[in-house]
Amino acid sequence: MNALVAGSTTQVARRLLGAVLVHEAPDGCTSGRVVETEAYLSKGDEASHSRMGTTPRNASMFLAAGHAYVYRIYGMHHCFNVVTGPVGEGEAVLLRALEPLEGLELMRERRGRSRELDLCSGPAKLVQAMGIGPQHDGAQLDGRLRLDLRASRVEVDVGPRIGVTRGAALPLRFRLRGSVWCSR
DNA sequence: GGAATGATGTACT
DNA sequence: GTACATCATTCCG
Repeated sequence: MNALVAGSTTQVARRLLGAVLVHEAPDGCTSGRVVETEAYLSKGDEASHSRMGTTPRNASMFLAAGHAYVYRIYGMHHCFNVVTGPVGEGEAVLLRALEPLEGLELMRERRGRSRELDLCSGPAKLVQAMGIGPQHDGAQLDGRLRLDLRASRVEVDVGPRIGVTRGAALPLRFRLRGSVWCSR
């Protein structure tokens, strides 16, 4: 985990591609390979939640690297981030899509009727499929919810982030080249 | 205090 | 492609 979140936030966003997110939840185990990420920075990034400094909502985004930042969006969904950088920095990597590996049936249950390709192809979808929730905000990612580093190198595509109105031009979105499991 | 907005997903035309 | 659910936070007066 430490090796996974070392270095700059954009480095981590790239390195997380191919890593495996595992959740041993009370109702079962699920896992998925990370295929799409976005970096959110602390300086010069108008799209980042940390741009206003610490608030009750984004407090966990300022924890040490390797913690989770889970926030509610649009009043009804949640998104999951891996905090990066030193304590107090306020940078994180948003997980936007996974390739489902284990617990496909459980994911389908949690997601309701959903095509396999739609189980984890979006930030709020993967949160629901993996059984992640507000209870994981601020959790350290080394227990029942954790990330395993990939073995081999992968090819990465870079582009602008999705859904942001500010800082939309910055090339801070990263995808596994050729993956069919990405969002949009 | 009130209005607008948002790192989205789903359903419907 | 467009409409809308739904609410905490943000921004303005």
